[in-house]
Amino acid sequence: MLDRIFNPESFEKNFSFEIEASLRKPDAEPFMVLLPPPNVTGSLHMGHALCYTIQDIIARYKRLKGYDVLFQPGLDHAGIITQLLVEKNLYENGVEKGSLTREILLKEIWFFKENSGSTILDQMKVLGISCDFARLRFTMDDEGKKAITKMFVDLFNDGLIYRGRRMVSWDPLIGSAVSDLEISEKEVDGNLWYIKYMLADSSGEYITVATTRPETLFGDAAVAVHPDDERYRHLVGKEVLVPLTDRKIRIISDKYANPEKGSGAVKITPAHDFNDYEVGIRNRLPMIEIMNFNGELNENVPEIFQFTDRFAAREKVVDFLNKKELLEKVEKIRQKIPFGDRSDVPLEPMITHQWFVNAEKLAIPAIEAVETGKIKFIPKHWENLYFEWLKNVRPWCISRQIWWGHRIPAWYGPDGQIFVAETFEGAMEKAVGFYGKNKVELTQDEDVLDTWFSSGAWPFVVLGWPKQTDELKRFYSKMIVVTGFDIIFFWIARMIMMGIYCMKEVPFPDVYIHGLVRDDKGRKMSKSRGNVINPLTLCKKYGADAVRYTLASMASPGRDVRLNEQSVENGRNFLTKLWNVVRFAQMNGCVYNKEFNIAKVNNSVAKWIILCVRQLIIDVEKSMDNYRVDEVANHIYHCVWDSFCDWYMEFIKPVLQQSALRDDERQGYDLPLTILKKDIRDTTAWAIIQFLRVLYPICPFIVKKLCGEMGIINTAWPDASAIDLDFSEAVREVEVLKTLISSVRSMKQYLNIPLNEKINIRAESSDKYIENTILKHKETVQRMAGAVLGEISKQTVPIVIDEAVIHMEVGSKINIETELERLTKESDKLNKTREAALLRLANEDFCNKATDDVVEEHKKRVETLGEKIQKIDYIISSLKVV
RNA sequence: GGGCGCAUAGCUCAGCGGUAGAGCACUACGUUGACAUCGUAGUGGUCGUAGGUUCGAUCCCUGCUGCGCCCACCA
Repeated sequence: MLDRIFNPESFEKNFSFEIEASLRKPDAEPFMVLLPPPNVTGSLHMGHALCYTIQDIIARYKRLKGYDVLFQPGLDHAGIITQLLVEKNLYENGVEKGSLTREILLKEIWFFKENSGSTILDQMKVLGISCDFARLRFTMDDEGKKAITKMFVDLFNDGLIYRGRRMVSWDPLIGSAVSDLEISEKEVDGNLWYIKYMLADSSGEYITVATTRPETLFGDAAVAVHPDDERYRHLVGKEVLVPLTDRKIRIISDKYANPEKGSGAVKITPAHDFNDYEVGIRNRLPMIEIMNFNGELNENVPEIFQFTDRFAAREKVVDFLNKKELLEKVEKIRQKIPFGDRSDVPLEPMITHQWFVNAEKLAIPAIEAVETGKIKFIPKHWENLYFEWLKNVRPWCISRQIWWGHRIPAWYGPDGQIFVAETFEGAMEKAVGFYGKNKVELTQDEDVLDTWFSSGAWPFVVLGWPKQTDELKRFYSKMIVVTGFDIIFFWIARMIMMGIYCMKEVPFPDVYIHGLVRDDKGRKMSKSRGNVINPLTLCKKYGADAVRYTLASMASPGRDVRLNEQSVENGRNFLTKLWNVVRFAQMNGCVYNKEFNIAKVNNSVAKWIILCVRQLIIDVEKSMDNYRVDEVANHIYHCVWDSFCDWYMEFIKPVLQQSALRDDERQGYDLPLTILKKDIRDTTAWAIIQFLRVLYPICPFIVKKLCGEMGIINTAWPDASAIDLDFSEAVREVEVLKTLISSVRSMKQYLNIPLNEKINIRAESSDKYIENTILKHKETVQRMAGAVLGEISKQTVPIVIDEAVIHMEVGSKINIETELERLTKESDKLNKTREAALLRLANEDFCNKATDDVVEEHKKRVETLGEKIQKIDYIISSLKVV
């Protein structure tokens, strides 16, 4: 016997899903779920929990439906984050900065990976995520390395990867280029300095230039004014002196200068600003680099400023300008500055040698794949974001100046000649051929590849590419990927581009984009705000199933999830309810009976619940096929709680719980008690088992536990088509009964009659079927509504239910006047609805243009409304007599 | 500046060309054999606003307002 209270801790840890996750079904249709590999440094947060739960539900559903499901787990090496983390640990443990070599650091990171890399995997298991952990892959494992290297070489040979000297966003703290996508703008307080640039002709005339970055003036190559700007037209072509140096630069005319901003004249620093870079190229200006890669000014600035950090230099420059009276004024402004996501320091535009992917070219088929519907986003509007980005995609800088990552397979000859090959030997061969010598000194490129470069190849690398494995053929392009919108650019777009390039085929037909998990006030969860909810804490407190169920029920596509503990508690309450359903079954001897045949059930209530279950299965399948896990959770909730617990169980209690029924109590049932009891027991067990089966994808732990209690092991998916039985009579009967009981209860409540106080009622209907139904179930009516069928003598109130008029004996409780008022109101309301429907039917356009179904429906409605109104009017008139 | 999303009950959200829905909260009553992590009943909404399309609009279209997000720019 189960405990009264459901304690997830007592059984969750007993279940592992590794066997079913690793089970292959070679003859079944393949289906793959591609888990977005978490960072090797990661630990499970609410966002993961949502993302993985949705995937796990899909994977488990597909497994039950008979697919050969491959749920592929992995870990991402996460270049910069991991390196920073391990470096920080080392420094905190006394390692001196600068003493780290590439070899030592890599060794330390591998050590870290081997020891802490499984944290998140263990946490996933707590949540019940059923990936095939035996197939765990790491983006930097040996096969991965080979594959990524090959992909790089292929792209290079096709001219889609090239090396170039370009301006990139540089992170001075990390000492690496960073992706355009890994930049966040922050609004900070800043100044706008108005600086006098004296004309070189010693006339004493000057032009005022406004800048937020005075320290970059050493890199100035020109001052630009707008061609149409009258104020400065006479100065164009003249030379000015760069303040604090003797260098002369020209005043040029370029439409980049905006007369509205600052002074209308802008200093052009081509080597340290993206816009100025363009202006510089357009006007053939020199690119004067004044900064080192660590953010200090270099030897191209006056000695006194050399090797000063950029921010210290700024103050120093302003100070000097002030002293030389070259500063006209200072304005306080709020400005937005790009910060590196990883290091949280302001980034610096720098001209550097980098490797680039020709993303424009790869984007063309990637755009087409979504446009033609080969790939669908769910919800669809995310496709807009995808298009917007890909159609304006810029060259993708894939080199990073760090050590942890896939090293770029390029070697340089003594003269800087590049040799790209999958191995050193391959490069050497090329070099030997190139130089015509036997031996050449080759040095490998120091840089590593952007983490997302390897992530883009994940869908086929995990399947064994470049080897043409059976799995690759079987599962590639048969997968679903579930992820947050924030990595559509980073990951989804790259997987599609790389997939089409390497495999000549899209990797997946469906991309499910889920929302963000926020706190109950709609704020992002963040450590600094202190509103982070830890999924593992919730799992411990409420059970993994409750967390999964809650997330599923809230995962409406395209919407963020506002989570609070209360909602998890509600989820847990539902599972407690289910738990007690099984407890009830146990107490009444309802266990799985494989001989049971639902078609042979001969009891209305049992037939009714069988059809409820059938409808549930149909609804769940439909929702599941649209990935609407929220709907699935709700369907199950309502069927179990509303239909099964609140009605069915109450109906059947006397059959199961009384050792014998008197003859007069037995009238409602068509069979001798022993058979009836067996039928009900079997039906009850059967229905519960179906509930458990459809709930399994969402709540695997408790379902396994309860299946065991119900006497079954396998959790096959139920087949709705096997329940295609004509039980419509029974359904009608039970619906009448339900309506009657509700109506009586409602009326008693309205009249302040306690529910358990017995009252007399008399059914009176033109429809004998209704009367008979009520008569047949009078015991149930009495028990559940406290209403005794019989002759009534005292003051009565007629109530109308859908099909019948019932008279209730209510003694003196009723106030005729208020009752009349209420009924008149109701009658008016119904009349209005009826008139509206009548008007429509009288409208020719409606009859012509509406579909036949709709017209029929309206006719029926008018009819039913008419009947109801008649009944109410009858009641009103009989009340008036009283 | 360009784009996207959202607006439905007190709160969180489903829904949808033809009766306005759920959970929570609230109110009243109840509860000793599945379950107080409970039961029964009830209160509560001109579906943001103004137009348009339609026989009919919460739903489709347009404008507006408010909120959120993305991209670009910012001397």
